[in-house]
Amino acid sequence: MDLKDRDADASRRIRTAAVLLFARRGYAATSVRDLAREVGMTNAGVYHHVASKEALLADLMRGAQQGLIDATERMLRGVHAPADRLALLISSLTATHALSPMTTRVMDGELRSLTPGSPARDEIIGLRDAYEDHWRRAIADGVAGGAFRIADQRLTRLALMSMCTGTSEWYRPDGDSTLEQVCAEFVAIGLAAVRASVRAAAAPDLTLLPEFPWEPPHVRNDPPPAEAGR
Amino acid sequence: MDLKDRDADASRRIRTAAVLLFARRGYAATSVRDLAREVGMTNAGVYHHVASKEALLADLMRGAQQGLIDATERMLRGVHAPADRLALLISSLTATHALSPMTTRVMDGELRSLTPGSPARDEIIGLRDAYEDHWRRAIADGVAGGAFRIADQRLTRLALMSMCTGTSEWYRPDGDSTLEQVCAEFVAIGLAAVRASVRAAAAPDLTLLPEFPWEPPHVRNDPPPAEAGR
DNA sequence: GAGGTACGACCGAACGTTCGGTAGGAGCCG
DNA sequence: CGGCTCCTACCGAACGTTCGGTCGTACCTC
Repeated sequence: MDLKDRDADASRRIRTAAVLLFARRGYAATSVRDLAREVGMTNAGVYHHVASKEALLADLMRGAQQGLIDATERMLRGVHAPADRLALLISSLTATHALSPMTTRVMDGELRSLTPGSPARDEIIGLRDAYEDHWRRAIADGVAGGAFRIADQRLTRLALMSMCTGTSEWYRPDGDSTLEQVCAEFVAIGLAAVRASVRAAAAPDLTLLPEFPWEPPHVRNDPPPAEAGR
Repeated sequence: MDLKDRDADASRRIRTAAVLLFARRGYAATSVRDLAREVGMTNAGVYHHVASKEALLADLMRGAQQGLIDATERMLRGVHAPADRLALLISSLTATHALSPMTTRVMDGELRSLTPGSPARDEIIGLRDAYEDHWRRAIADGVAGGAFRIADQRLTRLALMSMCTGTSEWYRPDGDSTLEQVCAEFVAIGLAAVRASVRAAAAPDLTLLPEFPWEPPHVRNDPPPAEAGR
C-alpha cells in the first residue's frame, strides 16, 4: 500500500476508534493505550498521528460541529417560512444524531473535557453558538411574524433541542420506527410546541446531512446504557 | 458538636462535593484528592467515610434513582386516567431535574462508570427499569384505552423522557420561566405528542418531589457548558 | 483512658508524553 | 533497472506525575 494512503488510513482508524471509545466510556476514562490497542499500535505510535490526546478530541469535536453547521446551512438554503425552517432544523438535528450517534455523543457531552480557556475550546464554543443561532433566529422570526406563539423562546428551543439530541442515545436502524417516521413525529411535536399549524412538511433530503469519515458503523447493542437487556 | 453528628455531617459534605464534581467534570475525571480538597481533608480521610470511589458513585446513583421512584409513586397514587398519569410523569421528572440538576446529571450520565456486571450496577439498572416501567405502562394503558394515538410507543416515551431529563442542563431558578411554567409547557407538549386532548392538568404537588440531602445549592453560572457567556 | 476521626507517608499501577532507534517504502542517480 | 540515500511510520523503553487505596499514629472528644 502507498505510504500516503497508509498514513491517511491510520489517521482515520485512530479517529474511528477514538470516537467509539470516547462515546462509550467517556474521554477521561479512555487511555491512549486503549486507543492504540484498538488500532493495533503501541501508544507511542499513536503520537505520530496526533499531537496530543486533547488535540484529538478537539479535532473530532470541531469536525462534528462544523459538519453540522455546513449541513444545516445547505438544507436551509431557499427555505424562508419560519415553520419550514424550524421543521428542517428539527429533522436535520434528529437525523444527524440518529445516523452518527458516536460523533454526536462526543460533540454534545465532552465539551467539559477541553481545557477551560484553551483556544480550541473557545473555537468550538463559538461554533456551537453559531449553530444555535440558527435555532434562535428561526424561533424569533416565527414569533415576530406571528406564526409562533410561545411563552419563553429559550425554554422552547432547549426543550426541542434536547428531544432531538437525545436520539443518539436510543435510535437503532433496525428498530420499530424508520428514520423518516422519527423525523416526521418530532417535527409534528415541535410545531405543536410553537402552536404553529402543522402542515405537511417536505421530507428533508438526507443526502445533505453531514458525514463524518470517522463515524464507526452502527452495531447491535451498541452502547451499554439506554435499553440494555430489555 | 456531637461526634455522631460530626461524622454524619462529614459524610454529607463528601457526598455534596462528590455529586458536584461528578456532575461538572465527570466521575472518571474526578480524583479522590479533588474530593478531599473540596471538603478540607486528605484523601485518606475520605476513605474513612467511603468504602471506595465506585461505591460512593453507586450510593449516589442508587439514592437518586430510588428517590425518584418513591416520589413518582407518591404522586401517582389515586390518579388513574392515562393522560393524568402521563402528565404527572412529565412534570415530576422535569421538576426533579430542574431542582436537583447535579444529582440527576450523575444519575442519567454515569451508569457507564460502574463496573459492568457488578451487583451495584445491576441493581441500579433494575431501579431504572422499574422507573421506566411507569412510563411504559402509562403510555400502553393510554393506547389500549383509546386515549392516546401513537405510532411507536417506545419512540414517544424516549422523546418525552429526553425532553424532561434535558432540563437539568439548562434550567436556572432565576431564569425567565418559573418551574410551574416549564412543567405546564412540557405537559402540553407531551399530551400533544400522544394526541390526547389537552385538558387543564392539576399542577403537581412539588412537596412530593424527591429531596437529596447531598444536592448542592443552585449557583449562578453553575455548569460551564450549556449557555456560558451568552 | 477509650474510641473514633483524620493525617502523613507510602504502595503498586497506570497515566500522558517523550525519545532514540529501526525497518522498509519512496525518490533520485547512473 | 540496481543501488544508494532519505524519509516516514512505528516500536521499546522510559520519563515524571497522578491515580485509587492502605497503614500506623496522633489528636480530640467523651
